[in-house]
Amino acid sequence: MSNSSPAAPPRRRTDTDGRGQGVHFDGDLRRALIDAAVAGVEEVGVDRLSLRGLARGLGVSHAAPAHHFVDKAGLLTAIAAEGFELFVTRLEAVTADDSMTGLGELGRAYARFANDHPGYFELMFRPAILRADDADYQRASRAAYGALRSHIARYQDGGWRADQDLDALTTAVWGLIHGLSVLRAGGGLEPQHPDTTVEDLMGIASTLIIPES
Amino acid sequence: MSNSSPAAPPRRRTDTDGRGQGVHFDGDLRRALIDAAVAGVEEVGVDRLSLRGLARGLGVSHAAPAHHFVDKAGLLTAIAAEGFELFVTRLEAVTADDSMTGLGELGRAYARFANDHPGYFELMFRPAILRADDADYQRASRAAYGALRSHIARYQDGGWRADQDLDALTTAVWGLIHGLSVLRAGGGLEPQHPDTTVEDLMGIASTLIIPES
DNA sequence: CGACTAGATTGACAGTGTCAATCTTCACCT
DNA sequence: AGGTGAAGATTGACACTGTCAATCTAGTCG
Repeated sequence: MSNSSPAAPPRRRTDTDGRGQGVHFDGDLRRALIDAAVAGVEEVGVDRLSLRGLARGLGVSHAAPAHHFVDKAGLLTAIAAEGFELFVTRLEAVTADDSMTGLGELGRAYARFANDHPGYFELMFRPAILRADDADYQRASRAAYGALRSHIARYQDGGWRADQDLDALTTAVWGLIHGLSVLRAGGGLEPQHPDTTVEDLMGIASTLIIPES
Repeated sequence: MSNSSPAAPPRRRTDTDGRGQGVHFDGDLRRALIDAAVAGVEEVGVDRLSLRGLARGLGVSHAAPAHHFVDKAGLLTAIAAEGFELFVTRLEAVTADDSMTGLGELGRAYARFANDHPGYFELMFRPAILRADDADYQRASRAAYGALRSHIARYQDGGWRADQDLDALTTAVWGLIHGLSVLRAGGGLEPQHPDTTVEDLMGIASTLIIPES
């Protein structure tokens, strides 16, 4: 029996309805899924995010996502990797133009990223729910580490903590910066100071870490 | 028809079988659930933890937990609160006996807690999956903040950063310490240095924060 | 023009959290 | 004493999730 539905026949993926009520995706489902997922994470958190819900919102079947990312973990991993790429770009923007910006500026950039892209940020540092051995993810996260490391190396060349092991120093600085961002971004704690911005904290932190800055 | 089962009739909760293959709980289901959940989180992570699985392991029905903790979130919140209490105890043990221990020692205690009780630690700082407005949780987490704060206050009395706002300073120090612990505990990153212990990092960090320590 | 493949669909399955209704046990009170 | 009531546990159902297998649909390339 020929399809005689009076309205527009399927012609999937063109989204002819003018309702515009949603995310109508444009042919690149993979892209659309990532974007929707990031938005979803920002709104309700990873835990309440559902693949089926994503598919539903995009108007595709519940099994469609599996074809691009095998798993839910696959999708999250792809996002995390992309997040690290964005992250490196940001970091390099700060460290490149002026050859000797302070660590404080770096920290602020870090915090700003966490603030601007909470969805990406939340995923990037949760290997437990990721495919941590994924090639892209590893490459991207290593690149981020490398960016931080090389910046600190330059700093070290300037005489700061020159005697310390570079990797240990990098990890320490990373951790210090990271904690502030996490605590703030995730609402982790600080019950008393809800009005202090991360940037404020980062300012204090940078004077803690580098007194002469 | 009278119950004529040949084996021991139910007599629930006495666990007569000698199999001993498990967690046989002793009458205080609430306690048993918390302990099992903490162990579960340490083994497979929060995300893969299931209430039903917990109940199964304890030999009770799948709806039993709901009677003690309304929710899954309720259970996790109870654990987080208990975690903060343990945490405060630890912190105070370090800060009390010797009236002027360094911040480095405090940081090490923090990291040691994260290392010794990864299950508790993972839950304590994830308000997104908790009932963040729970009274016990709030009280406990505030107490932890207070402990840290009062220790830093004493430090400040000694002249260190005396001009800085105490709450901002506390939050900053907390964040700095926290980041190192998280990054290490959760395997967050540091792809290059898997053999550096948190204590090492904390040592470096403390010299970063307080040069003269 | 036909074969092949990437991409999407439908349908099923085992698990999960949560809710309502029921049953059991034991402490307490008149 | 005996009956009442509540706390704690049980069963059963529901909607929902992630994943898997089998099928269908287009478009590409030989």
